[in-house]
Amino acid sequence: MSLETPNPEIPTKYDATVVESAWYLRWEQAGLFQPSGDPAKPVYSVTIPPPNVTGSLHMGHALCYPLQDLLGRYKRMQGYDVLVLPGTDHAGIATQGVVTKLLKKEGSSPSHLGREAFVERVKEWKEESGGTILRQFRALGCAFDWSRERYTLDDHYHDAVLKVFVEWFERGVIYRGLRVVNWDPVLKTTVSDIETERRVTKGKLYHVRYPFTDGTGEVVVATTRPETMLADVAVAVHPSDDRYKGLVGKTLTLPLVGREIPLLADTYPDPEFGTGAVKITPGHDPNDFEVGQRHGLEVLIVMDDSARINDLGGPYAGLDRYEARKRVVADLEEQGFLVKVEDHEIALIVSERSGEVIEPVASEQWFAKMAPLAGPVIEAVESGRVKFFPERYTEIFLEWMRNVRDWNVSRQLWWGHRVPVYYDEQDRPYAAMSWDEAQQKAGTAKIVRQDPDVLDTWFSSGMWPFVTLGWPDSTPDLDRYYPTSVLVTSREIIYLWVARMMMMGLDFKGDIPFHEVYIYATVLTEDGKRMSKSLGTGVDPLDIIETKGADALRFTLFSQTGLNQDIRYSERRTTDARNFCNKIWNASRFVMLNLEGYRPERPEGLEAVDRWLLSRLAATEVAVREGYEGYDVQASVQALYKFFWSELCDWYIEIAKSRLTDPARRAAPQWLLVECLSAFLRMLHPVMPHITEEVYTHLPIQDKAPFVMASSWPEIGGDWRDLAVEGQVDGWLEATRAVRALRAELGLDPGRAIAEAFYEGDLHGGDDVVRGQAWLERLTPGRPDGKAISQSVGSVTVYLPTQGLVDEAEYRAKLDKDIAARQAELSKLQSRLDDPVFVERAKPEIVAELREQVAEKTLALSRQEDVRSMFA
RNA sequence: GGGCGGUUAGCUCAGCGGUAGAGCACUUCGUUCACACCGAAGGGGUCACAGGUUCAAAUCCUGUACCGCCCA
Repeated sequence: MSLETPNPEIPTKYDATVVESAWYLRWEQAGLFQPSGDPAKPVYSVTIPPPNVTGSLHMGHALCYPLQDLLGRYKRMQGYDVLVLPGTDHAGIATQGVVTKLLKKEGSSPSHLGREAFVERVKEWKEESGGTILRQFRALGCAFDWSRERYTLDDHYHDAVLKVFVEWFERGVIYRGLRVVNWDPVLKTTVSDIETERRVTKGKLYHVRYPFTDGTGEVVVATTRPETMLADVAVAVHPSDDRYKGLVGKTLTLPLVGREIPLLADTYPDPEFGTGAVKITPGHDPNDFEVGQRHGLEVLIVMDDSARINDLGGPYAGLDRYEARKRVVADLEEQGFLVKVEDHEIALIVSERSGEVIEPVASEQWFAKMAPLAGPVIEAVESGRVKFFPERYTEIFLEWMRNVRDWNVSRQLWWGHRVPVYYDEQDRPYAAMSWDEAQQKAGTAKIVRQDPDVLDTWFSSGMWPFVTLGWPDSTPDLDRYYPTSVLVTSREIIYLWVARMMMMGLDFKGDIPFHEVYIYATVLTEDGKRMSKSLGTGVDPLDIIETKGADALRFTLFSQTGLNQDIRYSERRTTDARNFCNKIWNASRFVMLNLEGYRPERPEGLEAVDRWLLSRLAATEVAVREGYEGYDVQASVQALYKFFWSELCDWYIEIAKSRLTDPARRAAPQWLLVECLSAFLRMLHPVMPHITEEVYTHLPIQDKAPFVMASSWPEIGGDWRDLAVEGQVDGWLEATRAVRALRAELGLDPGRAIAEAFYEGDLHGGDDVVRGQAWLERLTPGRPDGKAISQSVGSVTVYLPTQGLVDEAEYRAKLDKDIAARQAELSKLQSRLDDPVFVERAKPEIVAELREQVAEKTLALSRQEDVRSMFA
């Protein structure tokens, strides 16, 4: 598309879809995505959170990754050596799930293939279909350094993961332990908390009688999951609960099962809830597990890996958990143990991956001890070495970190980094980089097998900031770009991921992985709900890009992004953004068409409106920069929008039009327009990289960079900000609006020239501007002779002769109403001034301002009363 | 249950101690030679509610209600 040709066949509409794709290739070919490595420059680096290799773009990505791109582009223009390093995560569960589904369609299954063949199959799949999302980032205009792209299963990465594991194992950070984990009975693996969701559902609360073995009575417990009673090992009550005074220590007989279990005291039961007595099932409930640990209770597990009752369940063996519940309840009732059943809301924990209800189950897992690792993380955050944006996440993070629990790092999957623990014939474990190394460590004992589990995906992604830069090797990248500048991520993985990156970074690199953490907003649907693929309420970013352009999408999301917690996405706003692109395109076209005789040197003798525009540009630059620096992007976007559309287009260009057609007077507005457009494009570039690049190409500035992307941030003259000239010109604009409003009142549209308007007060040299912008032939100081309508702004009052166009009776009524309202307003202001306490305590400038206002309004009112007398 | 956000014009949101703002939508007018994906003018708000602090509160404090998120 070309801007200069005044050819009427060139469309006046900007077509983003034609323009955008070309620029990405040009940037890439120019090598702009790689850092310069220039040692003279300060470093800005980001190792972007790797999306799942199976992933495809959703709205959250469309915000998160362009945000990092925005920061990179901004810092590059600020003179930094910028590295933005992309990559993908192998995403254990997600990827295994995708391929498992694929196999199912083919009538096969992972177990049918066997581990080795299955892993091969996943690799094949990844080669063919994986990483789509990285290509989609290009469509969004993300300037990432593809030459440094990483994958969490790269050979180098794999070695690093093993090294970390082995070292932690040897230091005793990693240990084997029994814990209650989230078991997904469909995928047959542990899932992390983040991969589950809570769903509040209607359920039942069953009250069950547990008799004392000696026949002296009973305790009634309430449970929502009666089938787990098969694995009960105790009943607990709060030590302060008077109802059970003297009973603690007695033995109960478990109904249906007949096992003898103790009644014990623990602070876990809530005396307020139900009977205050809680059945304790350490094998199937995390809280009960902890109670069990405290009291040295046995852990019984009554279900198999499909959540069916196992042999321990005696007559219920083989039933799935829901069938077992029905049978248990029926039997309890039949045998007189069931007291009552109530409706009860229960929070089900559901696996996000399979949709199945999670079965909490105690299981042997590999754990990482958090206590020794958490300390340095807490210190780093408390001391402010790592800062959170928005700041409120600091305390939330610290609170979690101070109570952090040990981390279950093993997963019962085949896809991922296999736990590098090898066992000898005695089942003694050795952690090693390889089977051979394990054999060496085992000495004369013979290594017979490797642990079948793989590591939690977060285990490997936790080392992303330093492994991507080369660790454990000592590389120039690692020296130069670590610690990174910022981590941009979403709030649900603050704990699972941010915390882990910090622990690993501090532990293995001895330094924080990033200086700042920015938690971006969640993109919701128009009515404030979470976007959901299954409900079909998600919006596909690619659809938006195809119809309205990546710039419009970026602008839409950025215009709502700051330190807020969520964003409602609306297609309508994208239309606004597209319209803004069109405005930029057309205003730029106008500038290009009016540059005949343009000279790049700053001309002498700028007029007030010129200095006004420079001042507004200077103010805008500050606002934009502060917004970018403080992660308040919406503030930057708002400042840019207002400057361009309102100040540059609506006012400056309109005012400059007459000078632009006059060869003797056009130098200043030409220079101003080019200067401001250039600065505007550069400041907007991080938000809308494509259109700014397209327009910049056509700018006739000297010594310009080959790309906006490679240009530098606008330099604003120290004397550009000029509050006096802003006040002066703002007064003209207000007077102009006042005259226009009077015209509209008389039904005089802009096309109909009217001869003359009048004004009282001082326009400070703005007569020509007001006359021109209010489409007048003459603007005369003083008051008109005949009937006129009026409006006041500040101490200026403008008059427009009625020309018989106004219904006098109606206007009289309007004036009376107006005058009454103004009198009321004035007396309200006056009464504040009459209050001695206000005058004494309020800041002097506030009082002075109020006095001035009263003076102005008094003057305006008296002039309006004069007008009123004409209509008597 | 604990913590954190939100509640401002019909909609989406700024403002966060000095007399309520933007964009969209709406009404009226307009094909003035950059743009109708446009321009001009206009209507529209007891800033969720109740207390408190202050000369002054949408803005600070306390509490309540509703919506949402995170952690139990």
